[in-house]
Amino acid sequence: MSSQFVSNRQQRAAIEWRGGHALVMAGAGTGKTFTIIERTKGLIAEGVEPKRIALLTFTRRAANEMRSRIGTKHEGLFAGTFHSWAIMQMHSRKDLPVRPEQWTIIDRDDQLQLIRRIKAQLTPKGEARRFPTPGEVLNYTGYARSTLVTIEAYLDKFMNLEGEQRSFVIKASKQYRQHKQARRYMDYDDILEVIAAAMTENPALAHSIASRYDEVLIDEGQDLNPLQWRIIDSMVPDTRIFMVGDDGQSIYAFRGADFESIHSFTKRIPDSKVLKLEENYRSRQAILDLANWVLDQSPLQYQKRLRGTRGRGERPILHHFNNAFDEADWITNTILESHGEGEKFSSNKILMRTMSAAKEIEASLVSKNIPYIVIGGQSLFALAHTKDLLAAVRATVNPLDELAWMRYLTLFEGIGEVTADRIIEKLLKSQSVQEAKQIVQEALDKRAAEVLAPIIAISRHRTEPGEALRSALRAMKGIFKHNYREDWSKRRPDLDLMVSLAERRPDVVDFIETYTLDPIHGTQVQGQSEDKVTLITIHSAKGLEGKRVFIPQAQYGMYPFVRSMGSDAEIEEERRVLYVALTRAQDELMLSNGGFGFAGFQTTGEADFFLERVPKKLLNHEGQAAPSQRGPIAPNDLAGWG
DNA sequence: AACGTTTCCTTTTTT
DNA sequence: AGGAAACGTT
Ligand SMILES: Nc1ncnc2c1ncn2[C@@H]1O[C@H](COP(=O)(O)OP(=O)(O)OP(=O)(O)O)[C@@H](O)[C@H]1O
Ligand SMILES: [Mg+2]
Repeated sequence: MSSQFVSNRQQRAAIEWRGGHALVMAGAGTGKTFTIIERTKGLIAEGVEPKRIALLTFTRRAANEMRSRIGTKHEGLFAGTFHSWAIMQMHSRKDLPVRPEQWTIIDRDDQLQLIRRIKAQLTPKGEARRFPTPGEVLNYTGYARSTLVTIEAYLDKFMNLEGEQRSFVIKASKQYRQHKQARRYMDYDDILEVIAAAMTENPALAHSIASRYDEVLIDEGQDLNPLQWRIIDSMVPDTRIFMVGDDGQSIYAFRGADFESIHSFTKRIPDSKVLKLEENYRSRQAILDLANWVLDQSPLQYQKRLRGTRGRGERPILHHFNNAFDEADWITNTILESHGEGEKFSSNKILMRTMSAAKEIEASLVSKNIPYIVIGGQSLFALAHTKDLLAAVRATVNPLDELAWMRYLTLFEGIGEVTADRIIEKLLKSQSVQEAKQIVQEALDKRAAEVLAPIIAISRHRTEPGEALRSALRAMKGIFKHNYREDWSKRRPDLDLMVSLAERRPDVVDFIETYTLDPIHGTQVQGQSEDKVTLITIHSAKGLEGKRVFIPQAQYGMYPFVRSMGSDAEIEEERRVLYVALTRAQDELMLSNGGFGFAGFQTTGEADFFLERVPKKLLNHEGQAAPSQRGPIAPNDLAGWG
């Protein structure tokens, strides 16, 4: 076993544990992920083949963290998200009911679009506003599926919907399922559902999958929802489950995760043991003191307080500014200053509750030419022009892809919704790309050549996605220039970026799958250098660490977030979000705020800023403005819709 | 049937 | 920023 660190006694017990299933319950920075990595190395050193070990977790970033810590030398070892593991199973096993290359994986935007179209049919014209939004329908549906309950049961338990509103949600939810199926769409939940259902209904299949592993190691176990638990449950008889988790860091209840499930680990999994780690190796004690205080304010009982091993360190600061621009400039100036003194840009992580609130900070990074990478928030493929090009590719590989065809066809002058609908109606009955081309040809006659040119170009280069996109882009240039005549030069680079991303994939289907499962965030990744500042959402930052951590907008309305004040459970989850953010910092923790509050913003309840009454000895206040109260500012200033 | 203009709404967080 | 609804024009 080769680590640069010496494990402590508790870590050794976890690393060397060779009994049954085990759960390591321990706080932030105590080395849970370290234990997973060292265990994996230990098992391999004892002769376990790397391909007989799987490292799973929920978020992509936590999965990347595991992957980079284990390195590349163990060929066959799987380290990734549950979703990517499930997709890999579908690709590699012929006994699963789904061939993923025949399906199009859809993201949240597509899901919403599909439900929008369903809603338009289900509700009388002009009365749409009386009914729940597509976003609500999608959230209810997703939550119900993730927690393995029917939509009816979910609505009865959590929602106060009656009569036509209730029946609308139920109908929309069921039609969503049917529409997906008919269009050969698979959403994120489907990916897990296919595997979970197959394994539960067919024990022989579950055995065949699970017995390929000597051990399945799961990081961030508090984030698992019942759907993911179902996959784990069906593996329990045939492999060893080694899970690590921290109830204080549970921040995915909104998608059905339930940290009680790790409390009841030994009940749920027979012949299992719970282990503990109690020393934090990440952060200075001054940082841990503040984090401990935040969790102490909760009425819920989490496990013990964090005890550090790295000395006291500097007291965290909260710097107050009058506006978001000054705040952003302070952050970027601080980064530049330390860079001048030899510190790397990559030592800095800027943690956001919502990425849409990062506008000023991004602008400031750009203006000072600081290289940075954005993780979380809007995807590159959420932009109108990137969606257009992607629609051409999707329409080509899946003639049943209604949303792609609708978007693609209506790009062309003279083709509106009515014509497109007529064509799509026929396409939905088609069997092949060949047939699809025929249908478009017949429907459009003279205009068909222009519409089909990009489609033909893409289908000609299916195994050279770079070339496929390049030639499609060439054929669509005229439309793009016309449709985006005001700002084409600004949009153009995103499409070139798409082409270069496609270049690295083996075929167009893989291109779509890869970037739907792991989208690029933000449009410009500034600078070519490896050394970059990371601008990241707290949800994505879980499991990660940084020498210096910035937490901007530490103020009323953000922690807890205005939209998550509706219940005690929501507020407690928000408290854990802040706790996760604080515990990312190794040496320096720099909170700040932009002076304004959130008056007028749509809230779901009432709650004070978590640090409103923080003891002075835990946090240094700097700057002129008083600790921010609920101040007067237009709601759109926060959300970035202005 | 298509399209331009205006006005309003929406996504908080991840897969 | 994207998209839909409403309304008027072509
Ligand atoms: N025994 C040790 N000696 C020195 N450093 C250690 C030791 N164990 C862990 N570390 C370091 O402490 C830091 C935190 O460890 P790790 O990320 O594994 O914690 P974690 O429990 O997974 O945290 P989180 O809950 O945030 O995911 C890492 O930089 C790791 O390398
Ligand atoms: Mg970890």
